[in-house]
Amino acid sequence: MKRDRIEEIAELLDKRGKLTLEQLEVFFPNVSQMTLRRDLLQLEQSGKIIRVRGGAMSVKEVQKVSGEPYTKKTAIHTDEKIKIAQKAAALIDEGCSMFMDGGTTAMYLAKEMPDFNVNVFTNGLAVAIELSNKKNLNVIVLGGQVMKDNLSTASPVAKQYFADTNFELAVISASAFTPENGFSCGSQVEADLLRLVRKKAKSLYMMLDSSKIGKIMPYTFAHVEDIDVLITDDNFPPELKRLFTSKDIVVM
Amino acid sequence: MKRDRIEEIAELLDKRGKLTLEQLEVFFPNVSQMTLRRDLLQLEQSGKIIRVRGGAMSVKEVQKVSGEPYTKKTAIHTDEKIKIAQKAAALIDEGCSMFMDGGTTAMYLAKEMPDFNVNVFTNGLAVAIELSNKKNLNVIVLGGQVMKDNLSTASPVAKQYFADTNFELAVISASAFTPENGFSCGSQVEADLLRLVRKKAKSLYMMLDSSKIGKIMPYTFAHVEDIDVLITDDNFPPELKRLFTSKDIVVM
DNA sequence: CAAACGGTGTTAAAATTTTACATGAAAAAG
DNA sequence: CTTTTTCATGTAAAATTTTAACACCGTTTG
Repeated sequence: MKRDRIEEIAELLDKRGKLTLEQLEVFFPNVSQMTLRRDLLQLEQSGKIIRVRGGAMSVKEVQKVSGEPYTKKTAIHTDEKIKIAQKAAALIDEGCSMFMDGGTTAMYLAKEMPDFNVNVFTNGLAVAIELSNKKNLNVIVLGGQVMKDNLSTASPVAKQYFADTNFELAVISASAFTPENGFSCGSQVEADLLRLVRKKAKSLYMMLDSSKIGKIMPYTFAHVEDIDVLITDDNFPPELKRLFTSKDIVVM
Repeated sequence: MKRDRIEEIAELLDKRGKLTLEQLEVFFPNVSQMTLRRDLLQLEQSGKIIRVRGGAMSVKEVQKVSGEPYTKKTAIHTDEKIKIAQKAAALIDEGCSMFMDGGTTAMYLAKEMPDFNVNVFTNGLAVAIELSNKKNLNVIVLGGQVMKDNLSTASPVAKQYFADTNFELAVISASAFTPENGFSCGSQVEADLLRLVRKKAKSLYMMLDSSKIGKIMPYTFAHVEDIDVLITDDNFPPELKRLFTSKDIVVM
């Protein structure tokens, strides 16, 4: 009765984002407004919703609202990246140990990650926090100086750090790619780290949305033949796809 | 004027998470409540805050609430912790190298930190991100396994990590304190780290709000005589204060 | 100069929320 | 098998908060 109703309210709020008391009264005609108020109060105290004047909204909704202007500024290829992240997430095996970088694509991957027993190494602070939401996932963050622009760590001593850690799989992404210059990024320490990761991982999956193609950044950290799987979107040029598949690299 | 005020409100909200109209009126005594209301309305429309009955809260705060029990703690004793953080921030010298833990009090300190040339080591992910907002401040994050409940890292190899890093000052806080059991916390790896920090730092400042007094947590990482300065709030018991000052420890 | 405008203040009205107390049903105690 | 206690709920008044309406004033603009 009470429990159920509260759960129902939480679900409704999750779906609709925001509800007024009036709307809630329509959904629950057999209880008084006061009861609904008390329910909302309880939900608020348990941190699932926040009450606003006139009703309440789900925390998720608030996150959405805040996320929108953010992504407008920085990432315009959101949809592609989410799709790429979903493809990548589907490739992760339970129980494995993997590395993930700290870039924006990795951020999407973090959100799409299945919540099962995996060890994830990352140099991304935001990625690490996002991954912390997953109950069964073990997150290990690489230490080092924090780069303020992308909230990831870089440390020249990463090599030591990796000395006795192991991961089979690395899922990373690049800021730029051309067949001649390979996969490149804008930071030297980051490139150093990724090169290290490349050597350390048995399999290397590269996430690359097609907007990165044809661009060149200062530091190359991998070439075509270094990777095992290329995860990209539908706009990936067919001739490039042929280049990769001709070297036995799976493009998906 | 208007622009400035609105920005200031946004900043305040960012720091304190939530503010009531009453509190805002104290901060802006020269404008009417109605004006502040209108400001909040504007901020809401731009997606930076959401208005709740009695005032408003920053979206960041809401996002945190959704996170974990982590911020359930932050909600309580907010004012005391902010004051303590402000006192601590005032003690930081430009150009120094320091350690900060990853707890909730440290989070407030991160927000209050002056934006000048300092090197800050921390094991707190949220703290590190917060500190990244400061242009002139250098943040170094300790690597390790991420503890999901408080978003800080812990690593048994921290000792290696510290091998060739130095800091004069450590500003940390404890989850519990009694004169007999000293300063304690709930995690063994965290205690290990803090013990290490204590040895490594020339000066140790302890932030302790009075709600922690009389509590005991499983792992003691420092005793009364280990610290140099105790930063606390007005409710700190006088007899304890005498205990500290009798050992030449500054209580403020 | 006068009109228009943006920002602000004041007050009353409207809406919402809280509080306090009452009810009845179910659970616990005797 | 009563009696008490507890709990969820309802009701209505009180308190609080928000909105709306209008007035004011310094600036800008035609």
